[in-house]
Amino acid sequence: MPELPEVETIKNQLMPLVVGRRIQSVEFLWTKTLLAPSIAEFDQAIRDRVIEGVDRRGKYLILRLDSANVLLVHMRMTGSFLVSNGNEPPSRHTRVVVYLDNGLRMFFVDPRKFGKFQLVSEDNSPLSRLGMEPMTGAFTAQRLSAVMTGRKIPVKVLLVDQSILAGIGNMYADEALFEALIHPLRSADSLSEQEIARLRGAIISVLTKAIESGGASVSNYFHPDGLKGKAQESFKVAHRKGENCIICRTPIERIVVRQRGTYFCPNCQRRIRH
DNA sequence: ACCACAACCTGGCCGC
DNA sequence: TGCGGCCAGGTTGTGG
Repeated sequence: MPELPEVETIKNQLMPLVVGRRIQSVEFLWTKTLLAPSIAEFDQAIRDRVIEGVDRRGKYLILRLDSANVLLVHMRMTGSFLVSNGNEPPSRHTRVVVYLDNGLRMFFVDPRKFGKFQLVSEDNSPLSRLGMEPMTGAFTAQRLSAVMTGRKIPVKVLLVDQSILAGIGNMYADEALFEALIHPLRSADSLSEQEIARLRGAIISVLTKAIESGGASVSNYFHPDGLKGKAQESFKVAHRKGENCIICRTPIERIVVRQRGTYFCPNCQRRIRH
């Protein structure tokens, strides 16, 4: 599922291909992919605009236009981009086609149809509701500690709350908690300062390594160039139920936390602090 | 503040 | 080989 490292990878790959290009038109093959405004208004507002930059905030991909608007794309579970310079027809799960002035087409491919496009003004966008960016200097142990104090929620739930930390999803939350040796059900306000510092370091390290390997490719996800990422190959607990922990050989367990599959090592990640 | 559950969707997997 | 049923999980919304 596209989380921060996957969206970062999409951003990096799209940037050299689309920045400076003028959008000729956008075609929605599944109209519900467009969240706002209406198709007619969107069409009017995006036609002939130049893509001035590609950015990322949390799990949102941001296309900056030569107007007061930005185009936000959220991949949700199965969204991905493919860029084509040929003339082949869109593949079966293509939901949106963006036609650029140099003949390139951007296909938004999304089997489960959860992904969303929206055109918003810069000062009134869902981005303002997002929390800290974990890959910036704003993400300090002190700030992490501040958002955890008084919170009784499981630390795993806090990590995937986009209004607290932007960009971490189910897989990377599990990976970071394993690297920090913290049980996912520990209450957020029970972590010591040392554990919080360790968790911050683990989050940065897990995300950095995933970005370096081009993000993860699970289920139907792939890159704009059609290739797949390799980050999932270095996952230590996520999606590895029953496999032996790389540290202590104990089988990885799977529990459900807030309706989400949660993987951890019951020996290395104790509920009682150690 | 915290939690549960439904909705949005389809492909893949399981058991029979 | 096929068919029904369930699971995967980001986000939003409702209601306890």
